[in-house]
Amino acid sequence: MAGNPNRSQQPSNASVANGSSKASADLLPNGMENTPRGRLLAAAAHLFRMKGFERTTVRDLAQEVGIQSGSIFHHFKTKEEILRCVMEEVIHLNTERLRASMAKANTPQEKLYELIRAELNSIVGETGEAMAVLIFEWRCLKEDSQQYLLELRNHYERIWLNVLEEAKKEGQIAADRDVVVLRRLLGGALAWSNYWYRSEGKLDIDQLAKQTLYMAFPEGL
Amino acid sequence: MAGNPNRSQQPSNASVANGSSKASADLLPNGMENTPRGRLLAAAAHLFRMKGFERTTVRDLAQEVGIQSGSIFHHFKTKEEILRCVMEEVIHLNTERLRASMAKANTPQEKLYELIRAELNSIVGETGEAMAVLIFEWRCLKEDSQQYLLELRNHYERIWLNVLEEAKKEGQIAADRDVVVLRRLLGGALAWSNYWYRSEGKLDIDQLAKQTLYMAFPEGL
DNA sequence: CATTACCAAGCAAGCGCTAGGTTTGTAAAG
DNA sequence: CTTTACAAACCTAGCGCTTGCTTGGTAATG
Repeated sequence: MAGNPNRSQQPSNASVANGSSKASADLLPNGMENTPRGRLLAAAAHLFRMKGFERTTVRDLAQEVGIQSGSIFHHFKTKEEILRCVMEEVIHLNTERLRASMAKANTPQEKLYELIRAELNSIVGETGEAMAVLIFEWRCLKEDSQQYLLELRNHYERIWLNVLEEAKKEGQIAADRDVVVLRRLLGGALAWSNYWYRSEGKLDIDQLAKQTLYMAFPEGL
Repeated sequence: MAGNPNRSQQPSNASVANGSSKASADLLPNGMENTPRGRLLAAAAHLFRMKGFERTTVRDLAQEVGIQSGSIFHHFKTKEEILRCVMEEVIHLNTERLRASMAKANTPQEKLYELIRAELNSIVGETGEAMAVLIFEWRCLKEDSQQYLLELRNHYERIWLNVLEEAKKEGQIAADRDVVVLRRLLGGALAWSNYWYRSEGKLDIDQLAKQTLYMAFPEGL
C-alpha cells in the first residue's frame, strides 16, 4: 500500500487516461520538458489554455503528468506560482525571439514584417498555448506577480515601439499616426489570431503576416 | 432573529460595504437595472469583468446587490445561467445597435466607418463590461449555451461581412484581400481596446475609430 | 547518506445550491 | 376604507462536495 509503483508505469497510463496525447510534446523547445518541473509547466500551459486557470484543478494537472496532486507542491509552492512561471518563461522566450529577428533584419520594412511574423509565430506556434495563458489569465495573478511580469513585458513592448518610431522617422509610417495606438491595434489583431487561426487551414503564417503588414502599413508598400 | 430587516436599510449599506458605487449604474440603458433581475445582471457583468466568472462567487454577487446569496436562485436557476443572460443581452443590444447604424449610413465608406464606430462603442462604452465578459468568459459556458449564443453572434458577424463584401465589390477594399481575415484582424484590434482604452484619456472614441478605419482601409481614403 | 522525486491520507475552507419559512407590494372582494 | 388573497422577493441555515495545500513518510539515485 505504501510507496511508489515503478516510475515507468505511471506516465504512460496518465496520457492515455484522458485523450490528450499532446501535453508533454511541445511547450518549450528547450528540452525543458524533460525535467519534472518542465513537464508540469507544459501540461499547465495546455490545461490553463483549454479550461482556464480557475477551472483547472491541481488534481487535473497532476493526472496529466501522471503523479499525485500533492506531489506538485514539491516543485511549486502554490498553484499561482505555476501560472507565473508559465508566463515568465514565455515572455523570456519570445523577447529573445523578437530580439533575434531584429538582429538579422536590415531595412525598416523588413523589420516591420519580421516583428509581425515573430509575434504571430509566438501566438499561433509552439508557444501559442502559453501565450494565450499569458494574455487571458492575467487576472489570476496576485498583484506583485503582475507587477513583476509587467516589467518583463515592457521590455518586449519597447522593442516594438523602437522599431515603429524608427519607421515613422523614415517615412514608412505617416507622420500623423500615433505609434502607441498603432501598436495596440496591431497587438490586438495579432493576439486575436490565437482564437481563430488554425495552421491546418489554407492560410499559412507567412501569408497571414503579409496580410497583417499590408493592413497596418499601407504607406510602406 | 427571524425575518427581514426593513428594506430601506439594505441596499445602502450594501453599496457602501465595498467601494464599488458604480455597479448599479450602467449595464443596460434600458431601465432594466430597476428590476432585481436587471440589477443582478448589471452587477454580474461588473464582477465577472473584474474578477472573472470563476473567481466571482454567488456570495460576492449577492453582496454587491445587497441580498443574501441564496436569494439569487429565486431569479436564476444556476450561476452559469447568469453568465449566459449577460452575454445574451449584450449580443442582442449590440446587434440592434449595429443594424441601426447601417440603416442611416449610405455610402460604403460611411458604412465601414460606422461599423467600426459602433463596435468600438459597444466595447468601450456602457456595454463594455458585458462585452468583455462575452469575449473572455466564453469557456465558462456549457456546450449548449455556447451553441445557442454562437448563433446569435453569427447574425452580428453577418452584418459585418455583408458590408465588407459590398465594399470590396465597389473597390473600397483591394480585390486580393480576404474579407473574412480582414474582419478577424479588425475584430481583434477592436476587442483589444477593451484592455487599454480609457475614455478619460486624450483620445476620444471617434478619433480612435478614425485611426482604426485608416489602418484597415487605406484604399478607401 | 543526502538529495530529489514522489505517494497516501486527509484537513480546513470555500463553493454552488437547496429547503422551508417570512416579508412586502398589489389588487380584488367585502 | 378595510380585509383577504397571493405571488414575487427575500432570509436563515446548512448540506454535500471540491478545492488548494499539508503532513509524514518511502524509494531511488549518485
